[in-house]
Amino acid sequence: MSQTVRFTLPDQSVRKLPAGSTLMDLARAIGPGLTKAAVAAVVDGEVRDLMYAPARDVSVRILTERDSEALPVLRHSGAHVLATAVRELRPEAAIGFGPPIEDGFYYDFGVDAPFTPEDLAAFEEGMQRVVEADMPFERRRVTREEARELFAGDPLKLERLEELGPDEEITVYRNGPFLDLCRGPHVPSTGRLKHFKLLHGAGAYWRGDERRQMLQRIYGTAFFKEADLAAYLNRLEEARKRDHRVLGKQLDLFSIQEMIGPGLVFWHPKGARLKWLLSRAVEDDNLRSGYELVYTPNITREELFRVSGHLPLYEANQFPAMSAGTGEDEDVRYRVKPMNCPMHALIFKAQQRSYRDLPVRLSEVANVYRNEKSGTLHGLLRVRELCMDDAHIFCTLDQAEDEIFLCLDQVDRLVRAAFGFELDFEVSTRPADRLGDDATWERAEAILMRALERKGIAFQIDVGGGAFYGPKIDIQFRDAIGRLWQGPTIQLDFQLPERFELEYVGSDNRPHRPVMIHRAIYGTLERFIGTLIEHFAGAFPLWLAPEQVRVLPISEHQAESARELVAQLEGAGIRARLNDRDTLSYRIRDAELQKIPYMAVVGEKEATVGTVAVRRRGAEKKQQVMPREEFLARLVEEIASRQLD
RNA sequence: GCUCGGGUAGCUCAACUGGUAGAGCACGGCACUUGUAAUGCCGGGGUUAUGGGUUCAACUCCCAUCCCGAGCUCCA
Repeated sequence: MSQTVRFTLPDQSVRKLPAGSTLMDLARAIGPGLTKAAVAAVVDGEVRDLMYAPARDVSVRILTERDSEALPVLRHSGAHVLATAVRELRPEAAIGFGPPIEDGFYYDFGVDAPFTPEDLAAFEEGMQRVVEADMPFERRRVTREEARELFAGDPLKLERLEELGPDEEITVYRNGPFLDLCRGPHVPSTGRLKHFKLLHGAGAYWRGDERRQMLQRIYGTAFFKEADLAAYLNRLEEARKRDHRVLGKQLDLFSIQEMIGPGLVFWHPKGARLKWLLSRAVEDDNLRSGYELVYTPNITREELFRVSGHLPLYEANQFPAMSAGTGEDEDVRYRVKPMNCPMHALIFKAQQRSYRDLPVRLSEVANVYRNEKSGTLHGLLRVRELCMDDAHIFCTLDQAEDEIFLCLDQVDRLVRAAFGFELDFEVSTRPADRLGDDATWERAEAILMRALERKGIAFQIDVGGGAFYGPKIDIQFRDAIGRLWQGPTIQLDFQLPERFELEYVGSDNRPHRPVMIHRAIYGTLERFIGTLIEHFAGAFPLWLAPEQVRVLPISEHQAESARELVAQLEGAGIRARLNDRDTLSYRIRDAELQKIPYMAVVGEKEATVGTVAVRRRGAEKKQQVMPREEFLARLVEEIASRQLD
């Protein structure tokens, strides 16, 4: 065994230290500044804590606060600090998992009663004490037997322990009184946790399994810098202000009413205008892109879903069947449709198709109904009556790549360019349980990836995340304040053409089976509008604004002139309204609160010479007086260009 | 669906350990005729989510149901 270990640093320089040296020793050898700043280290590609002593030569990159890999380490330690504080105040609490997550960390506890906000405040103070005590994190490798003894009082940990494979290294971490079964890594000591906050508590199933016991989860977050924590809390506050449920009420866009039931949306005039404009935008684009429009029934004999295979597989998400009543066979049951694909398949099947007809592209902006679990419903983001901008493309496998390429184009036009969303792409490949042979899957997955590559789009791969009937592209978009939302999907489907026995006649005069592409650009209008409300914080771009111009006469003397302006605007297809009540200040405040893009003020001066004082949303007192014709021309141009603010 | 917390006027919220509901905004009327984010006065509006129970008395306590919220699970 060698007497030294060689550490290769990022600049390729090599440090030799005695065998058994830890990464902290390495940091010390490099310099006191780094010793202080070091949080953890990447050793041969793996994040390790500084107590780690490599047994052989390694390459090392020491992580400081500035490295993105360091934050999860800090947060993971934050979870342990939380558990330390909880155990101090509630020694009987069982401990579950406590990992870092995207914006912070959580820890799950098994206790008799849920935590109150006062409990959380007490835990936060307790954490402060643990931080001040600056307890070192000690890592220790143990045998399975030892671990069983150490966690004899922690049934949840024992369960986890038994799942570890025979070859897996079992490690425990101790800080002060708190011991946890944990893989690590951790920061050197609890004192590193300076800027943290507990956010809220909630129930969570043990192992995420709804049949298991409910634990009490506490969410918190931690940052290296005070300013980062403040910025994060600020962002949460900003997100709250943008809540589409609150804005939906304030801007009178939609309502969900108890008498009608949860998850069912009333579109008030202004919200309906949004929905109509978006439907039209996608329908216009579809027609220009070689799609046909179709309309299909909202209810159907449930036989359709037996053929499609949705029954009984999808039954939990469907509304129960109903019978048509008198005069019809009681056994013939009807269902509202939870998706359009089988309907479109039947239109394809309604006539003989030639290879010359392909691809057949059928689109429909249609309501579908899904019996979502009540607890999952959420404003416009999760509803039971959904309006999908759905389309199905029937084509040969050879044509699929081009078709998907065109779908990506549409997404680019209608989502990225139109609203300024950044898009993230992911390809989900064959799952374990699947239909069709490997060669076809191979080809299908390659088709999706090639289409993305051809468009120059970078993407992630979700191995095994595809549907049983085919692989798919999932698109997420990032909104104005950096949140990710599930957006469009493009799916290849071998299954439905099979089940409906879809065929076209090939050039060889023989029947062939087409493939189907499912795609939705906005996904559902409900969810998309919900995200738009939050993305724009209710201040929609001019082309989409339900009310584009509010016309404000200064006094009654200009009412006539103002009415003429409204008529002039409406004549040019602009959505304008007059408000001649109360004081001007009051009306300006109202228009500002309603986030109307333009205010057109008509006073005595403007009325006499036929001009208008134009005030842009958010521009405060900066107004521009211009001839009415010019105002109109500007509006028309801005709408046509669909520019964003 | 599960855990916990809620439900008071159109909206946002008050009402001590049970004593019989109040404000602002909004709405209606009147006055004011307004030059860039709230003019003043007056008025109408509630079987306190629904149904049961305890009590002399229930917004308040108990039970059930419905709905909402934070999460979990699931998902467009």
